Amino acid sequence: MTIYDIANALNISPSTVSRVANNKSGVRRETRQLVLKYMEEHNYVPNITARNLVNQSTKIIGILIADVRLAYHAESIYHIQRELTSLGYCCIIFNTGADDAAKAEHMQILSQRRVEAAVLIGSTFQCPLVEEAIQRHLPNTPVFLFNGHMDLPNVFSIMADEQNGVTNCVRFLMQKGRKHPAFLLNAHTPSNDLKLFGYEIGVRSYLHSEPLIYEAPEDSVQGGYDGTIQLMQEHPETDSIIYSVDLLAVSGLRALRDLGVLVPDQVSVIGVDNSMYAQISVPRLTSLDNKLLDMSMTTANMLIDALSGKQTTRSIMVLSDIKEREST
Amino acid sequence: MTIYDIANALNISPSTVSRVANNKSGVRRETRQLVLKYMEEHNYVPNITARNLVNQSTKIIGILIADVRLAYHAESIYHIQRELTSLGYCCIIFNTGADDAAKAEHMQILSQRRVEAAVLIGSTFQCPLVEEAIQRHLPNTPVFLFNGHMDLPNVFSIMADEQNGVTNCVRFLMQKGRKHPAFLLNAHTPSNDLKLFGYEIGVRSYLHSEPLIYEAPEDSVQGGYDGTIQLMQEHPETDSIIYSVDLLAVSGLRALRDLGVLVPDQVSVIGVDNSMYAQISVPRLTSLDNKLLDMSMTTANMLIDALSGKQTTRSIMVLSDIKEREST
DNA sequence: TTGTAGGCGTTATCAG
DNA sequence: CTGATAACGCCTACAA
Repeated sequence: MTIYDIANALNISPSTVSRVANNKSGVRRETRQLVLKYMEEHNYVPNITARNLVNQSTKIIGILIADVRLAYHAESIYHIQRELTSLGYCCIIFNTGADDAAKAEHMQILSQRRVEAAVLIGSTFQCPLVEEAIQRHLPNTPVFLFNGHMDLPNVFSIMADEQNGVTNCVRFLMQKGRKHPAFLLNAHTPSNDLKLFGYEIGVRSYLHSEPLIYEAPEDSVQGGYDGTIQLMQEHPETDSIIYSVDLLAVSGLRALRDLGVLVPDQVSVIGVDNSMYAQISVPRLTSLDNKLLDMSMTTANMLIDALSGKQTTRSIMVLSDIKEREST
Repeated sequence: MTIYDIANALNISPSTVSRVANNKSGVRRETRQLVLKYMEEHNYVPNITARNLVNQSTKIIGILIADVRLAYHAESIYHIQRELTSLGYCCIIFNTGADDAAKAEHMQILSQRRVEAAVLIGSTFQCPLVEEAIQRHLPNTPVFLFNGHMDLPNVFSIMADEQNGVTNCVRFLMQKGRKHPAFLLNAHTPSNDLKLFGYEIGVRSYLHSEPLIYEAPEDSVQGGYDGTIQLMQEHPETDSIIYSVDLLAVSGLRALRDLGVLVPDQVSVIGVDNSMYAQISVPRLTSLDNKLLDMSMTTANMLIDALSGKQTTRSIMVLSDIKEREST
């Protein structure tokens, strides 16, 4: 069903049908009603592809993430998609996997689909390969980088203040009387490195002692457990642990429990993300809330402003705070 | 950059450029090399929109889910998207929310975008409003319904055998010597109703006793907790509980712990989904594995077969099994 | 092997 | 208010 079919059936011209379809003025009331009725009865919907071709717009936004299955990512997608859909856009979403090269290759797909903007969720997109691919394939498309920064004119940044956030966690622990906080992470993402740095600053400035950093195996569940066991065996003086993400911390809680260490009496535990995991763990987990919802909404708004030609800030940082629960 | 630009620059005709772009025969070796080189240097990518218009295909698949933030949904999306992208398709994904009318409205968006197939994830799409909308807006588009059934010629079903699965859970509990299993759910989705039915059958046929069913408040975390407390107070003889989903079960575990009830010594607990929550709970949760991965892969394959015109089964059921952990 | 012309379904610009 | 007509970028007969 095209505007031509309608035009023929009603003995009018395609242009008139088009005007009605686009709700434009310059059509007699009766004619409009007639067309509208026909459309309604025949479930006519304009072919967006054709419309886009002539309008030079696709109303498509590309979203790239390493893996939606991570709660962190799904949360962001949820808000961004809903906000954009309400404005007539639609989102094509790709799970790129962890590999940098694979991430970079997806830029070409986005370019081919003529997305009007791209959103890259996760700090791991901040890497040379991706930066290069953006310059190459999307030099004029606004790109929104979640939790990362790139020095390109078309790249916007939405950051969580995780570095300061973790520094604040150290202070928070100090105020609780803790003297030996350790930091445990399971991967060196730009985001985790910031947290790590924030931890080091906190330890040095608030406790005037040396940082104690452990790197656990990649797998969050097993890594959090094994890393914690090792940490406590080698450093029994540890009285608090900050984990780079909640899931790791939850596994850490199990390890401490198996070791007979009481949380929070003997050891305080803090995670990052303030995710569902933090709400259901035993004991419930104190977690650094990096304001995912705020970040997502902000991203959606910046994106819309950018698309409508408005000048917007190129870089925004959303402040995090500590959600205290039973583990501290 | 269009094929015309390239044609002009190279003093050849657009059709030749098109042939090269589509890797078709009938172009002299040197000409082809020349064009390829130019494309490479100028990062040319054909405009998919235009190509789609003439090809009458979009290579777009629409995916509808109530809420990606639910682990269950994200898992499915992950596999389906990856599989389809590897075949040159791209996925537009919409979070519809829980409301049936909102779900139905999305059919029009899909129709407008001319998706080549639609995937509806979650049994809640099995409702009259959605069925009607499919008939109206997508009468000729293959629609894949995850965990649900519709009697329409273009709707395919991929089901998890949750009913039998839960019946098997009851038998499993009986074999462990349990005599009073209860069932707790927090929403009446078609999927949950099947589980419920499976539970009733199990209790009647294996234990020859009366079912004990509790409906908890909607919110999974609070609902699982409150529902369990109430259940145990009103029926202290309960020696095992099957929860409609893992998250509910995890909250139930906390409630039992707070009540001083030992799991699994006094009460056995089983969840459904075999999700991450089951792996990290304390104690680790025995869960009915509904084979999400299998279902997703199967969906992707059926979808591809359907698109390529192959005849496929209209309805498939993936068998579930019990993943035993510490809670039973 | 290469080029020309028509069409995919819209929208927009002009005439009428 | 309405109707031709030319784009939009690409593909594909058909012609050369």
